[in-house]
Amino acid sequence: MPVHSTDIEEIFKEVADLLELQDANPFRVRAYRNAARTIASLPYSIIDLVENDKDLTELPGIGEDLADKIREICKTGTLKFLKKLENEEGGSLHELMGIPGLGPKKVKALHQTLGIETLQELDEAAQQGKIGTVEGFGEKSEANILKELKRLKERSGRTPYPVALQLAEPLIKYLKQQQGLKQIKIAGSFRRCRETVGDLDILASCKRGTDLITHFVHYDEVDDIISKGKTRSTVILKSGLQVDLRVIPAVSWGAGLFYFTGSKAHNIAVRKLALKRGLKINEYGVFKNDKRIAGKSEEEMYAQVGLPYIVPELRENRGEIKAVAEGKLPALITLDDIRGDLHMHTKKSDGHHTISQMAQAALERGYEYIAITEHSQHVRVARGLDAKALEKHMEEIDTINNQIDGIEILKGVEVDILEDGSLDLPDTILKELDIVICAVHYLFDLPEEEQTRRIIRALENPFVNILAHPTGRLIGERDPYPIDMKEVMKTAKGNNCFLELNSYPYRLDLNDTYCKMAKEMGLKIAINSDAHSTDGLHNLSFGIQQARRGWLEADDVINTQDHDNLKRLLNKN
DNA sequence: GCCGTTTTCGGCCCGACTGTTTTCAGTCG
Repeated sequence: MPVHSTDIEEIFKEVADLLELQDANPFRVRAYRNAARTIASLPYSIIDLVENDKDLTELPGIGEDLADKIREICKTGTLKFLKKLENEEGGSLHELMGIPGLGPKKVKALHQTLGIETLQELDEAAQQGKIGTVEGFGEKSEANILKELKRLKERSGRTPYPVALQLAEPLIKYLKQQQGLKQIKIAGSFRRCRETVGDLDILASCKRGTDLITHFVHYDEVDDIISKGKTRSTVILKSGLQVDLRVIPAVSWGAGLFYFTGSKAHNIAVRKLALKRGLKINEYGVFKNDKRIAGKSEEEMYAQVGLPYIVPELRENRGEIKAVAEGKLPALITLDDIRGDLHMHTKKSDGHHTISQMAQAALERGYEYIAITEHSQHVRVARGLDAKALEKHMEEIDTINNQIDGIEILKGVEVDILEDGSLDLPDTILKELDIVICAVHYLFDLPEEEQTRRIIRALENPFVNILAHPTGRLIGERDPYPIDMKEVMKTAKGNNCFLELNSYPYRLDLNDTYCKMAKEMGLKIAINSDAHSTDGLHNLSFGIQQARRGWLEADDVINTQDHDNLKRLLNKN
C-alpha cells in the first residue's frame, strides 16, 4: 500500500490530538498541526521529496525530528511514536475530539467520569442522559453532542464549489435586503475559488451589526443556529452547509477580508513580513504600536508590508509571496483571454444541441473557433461514432462552416483510449481531423504503471493533440486513477501534445497543482468546457478559476491563441 | 517541536462565543 501525503497529514494530526489529550506542551502540539498543514498545502506530493532525498527541513514547520518521522512513515507506512501514543491510556480518545465542542479537556472529563472511549459509547451515554451529569456539561452540551453525532453520520465532507455557489447566491441576495448594509462578500476558500469548500465565510459591514445577525439567523434555509453574538454567528443550512457570518467595522473591511480569505498559511507568511517591519496584523488592521495604520482595503494592507495586491486565487503560500517580491507574479489568465473552446458534444453523440446551435452560442460568447469532438464508438452509452459515422459528421461540419460567418468549426473527436493504449479509431480517419482529443473512459482501476503506459502510448500516436480530463476524477464521487503524471506530461511535451483542463465543475481535471506543474515543465494546457449543451459552454469560467489557482497565464493556454496560431500548434508534422 | 536580520534559548495569535461552575474555562477559527 503506497503512502500518500494525506496519510502523513492524518498521522500528524492524530499525534497532535493525542499529545493534547496528554497535556503536552501546546506548542509541541501546534508543531505537529503546522507540519500537517504545510504538507497539505504543498503543490506537489511530499513523497516525491522523500524519494528524491531532498532536505525536508527546508519546508516551513518541519525540523530534523519531523523530517525523520516523515521519512519513517514513507518507509514503513506507519509511525512508531503514534503507535506508542495509541497504546497508552486514552489512546483512542482522539476520535471524540472530532465532535465540535469537544476539546481535550472535555473529552478527558467524559473519559474519566463515564469511561467513554468511542463515538459509539458517547452516543449511548448521551442517549441515556448521562452526559448532563458530568461536571462542566449540562443539558445543552448533551443535546449538542447528539446533534453533532447525527450530523457526523450524514456529513459527506466538503461541498463542491458549484453547490456552494448555488447556496450562496440566494443567501447573499437575502442578506442584502438588510437596511444599513454597507459591504458584503464571501471570503474563505470560496473566494480563493477552491474546488470544494468546507463552509461559507461571509463578511459584512453594516450600520447596525446586530440587526444583520438577527436577519441572518432568520433566513428560511437555516436549519440550526450554532452561535449568535454581536459580531459573528454560525448557522447550519438545511443543505448541511455551515455558514459563518462576521460583521466588521468599515475601517477594518480590508483587514477582515484579508484575514478571513486566508489561506491560513498565506496569512501567516504575510504576518511574518509585518513582524519584520515592526508591525502587527490582525483582523482589524495593520498596527504600529497599537495605532492602526491600515485596514480599510486589502491593497493598503499589502502595501504596508511592501507587497502589491495578491489575488485570492494565489493565496495558498505556494511561492506567491516570494514571486511577488521578485516582481514575478504571473499575469493570470482571465475568461476574456479565451478565443475558443476545443471540447464539446452535439446531438450526434450524447449532447443536446446541434452543431449550428453550439456554433451560434459560441459566437455569442465572442469565440473565434470551436471544436466539435464527439465520442468514438467504444462509448456506446454516449452513442459514440464509428469511422463511417464520423466521416459523415465531418461533411456536415464542412457544410455548416460554409454557412456560418465569424466562427470556425474545427472537426474533432474525443477518441477512447483502449486497454492497451491503442485508439478506438484508425489513424486513417484521425489524420483527416483538425483536432484529436484522447481520453480514458473505462478501466479506471489499472495499476499505476499500466495506466501510465496506456496513456503514454496514446499520446505517442502521431495524430493525437490533447489528453482530456487526464486523471478521470469526479470530485466527491470518483478518485483520480493512479498515474505517473510527470511521465505523462513529459511524453505530452515531447510529442507536441497538450493536456486538458476540463472545466466541468465536478471534474476540474487537471487540478490547480497539476496546472502549475505543467507550466513549470513548459507544457501548455487547453481549457475546455466539455459542453453537452449550449449552456454547458458557461462552465469554462470554472476552468479559468482553477487555471488561475494553478498560476496559468494566457500564454500557457492554447485556446487563447488566434486561429492561425492554434492551427500551427495542432499541426504536429 | 520549530525557529532565528534580537540565532542555540525562549517565544510561539488571540478575540469571540457558549454554557455553566454566575465570573470564567473551554473551544473555535
